[in-house]
Amino acid sequence: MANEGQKVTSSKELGERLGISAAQIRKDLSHFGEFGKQGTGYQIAFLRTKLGKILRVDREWAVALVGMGDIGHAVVRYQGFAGRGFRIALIFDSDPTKVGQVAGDMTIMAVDRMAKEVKARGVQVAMLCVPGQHAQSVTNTLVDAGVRSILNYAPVNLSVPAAVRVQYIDPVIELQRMSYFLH
Amino acid sequence: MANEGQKVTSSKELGERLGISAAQIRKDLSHFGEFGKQGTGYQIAFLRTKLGKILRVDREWAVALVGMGDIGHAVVRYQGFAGRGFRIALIFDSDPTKVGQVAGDMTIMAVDRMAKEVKARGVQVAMLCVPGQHAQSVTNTLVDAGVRSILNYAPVNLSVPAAVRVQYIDPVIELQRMSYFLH
DNA sequence: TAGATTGTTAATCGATTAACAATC
DNA sequence: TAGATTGTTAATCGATTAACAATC
Repeated sequence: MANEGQKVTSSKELGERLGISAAQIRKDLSHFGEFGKQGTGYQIAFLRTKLGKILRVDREWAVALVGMGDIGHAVVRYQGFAGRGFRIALIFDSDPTKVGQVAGDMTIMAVDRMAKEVKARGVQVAMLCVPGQHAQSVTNTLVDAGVRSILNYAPVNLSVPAAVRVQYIDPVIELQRMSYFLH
Repeated sequence: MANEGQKVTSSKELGERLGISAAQIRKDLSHFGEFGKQGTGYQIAFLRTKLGKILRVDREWAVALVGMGDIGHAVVRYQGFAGRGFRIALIFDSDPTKVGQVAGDMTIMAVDRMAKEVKARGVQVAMLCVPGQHAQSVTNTLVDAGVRSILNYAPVNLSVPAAVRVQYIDPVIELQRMSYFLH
């Protein structure tokens, strides 16, 4: 809406755009504060700033990428991170022939240095693009080094402490979600 | 469990493994039929077969892949589809220099042929790896040709008829889901 | 002032859990 | 037969929606 030049919106309009009820919008927003005005609605720029802060997407998070196989390469070359709150700041691989090579504008580092570098930079976010059989041990190292959010491309369930969040990207799971509706 | 050689399980054990209650397991399963026996539990092989049929993952679905950029390449080379119910059967790209090239064991076809080929083969599932600005028009063609499940890698919301399912894979969205928990 | 829309309370709805008769 | 565990009903819990006083 901001990009469309709109200045003010209402719970009604937000609900219609999102396919949920106006009451739900008001309930959810009011959980975090009073962002609107009776009779007027919500100032879009103000609401956006507030929500950005609440969701911690008001800054740029440094991300460590581990594993430079096909997926790792595609992720590095993906243009979608810049401007959406994330920046790949460190890249690691275990293959000595890859270490030292340049990917994007980063140099690939050896995984031996991972714990040290992640700690030194205070990196809290990682993307895991390693083969399934290495995913858990790399995860353990990352968590020990202070990582708290992991985006895992390996088709493996990770076990992590309760304070660490994991999201999974597995195309097969997403396809299976939909197969129930096929015939 | 089947792979571990186990023959029988219970709602209690299933719940513990999945982190949900035994009552929930029984309720959900009973929605589709009576798969267990009092005092004994569930025969794992039988249950697996039944669930496979219910979820339509008891066969192999042909998938059309559209767009052979970085992500398309990584998807084609991904080994995880075989044996999990999906097989890339058709590959399309709009770039004439890519058409005719071989990827995996498939030949890349021109998008002009997409509608015809998808219809002829009765393909119902597609993976969309094209740039955002082309995602909607490619989707329209796919839907017209009979596709009912779309896995979309483009960071764009697709509008489709109610009978068509879409799942989105966008690493930034997944990272943002977790940023609320960072500090 | 009159109309619009918020934030919140109370009512409703749906999902989860507990309990238990049936039965293997 | 005794113990175990299902499928299902009833109770509980939590989430969504409707309603409305407050107020811009």
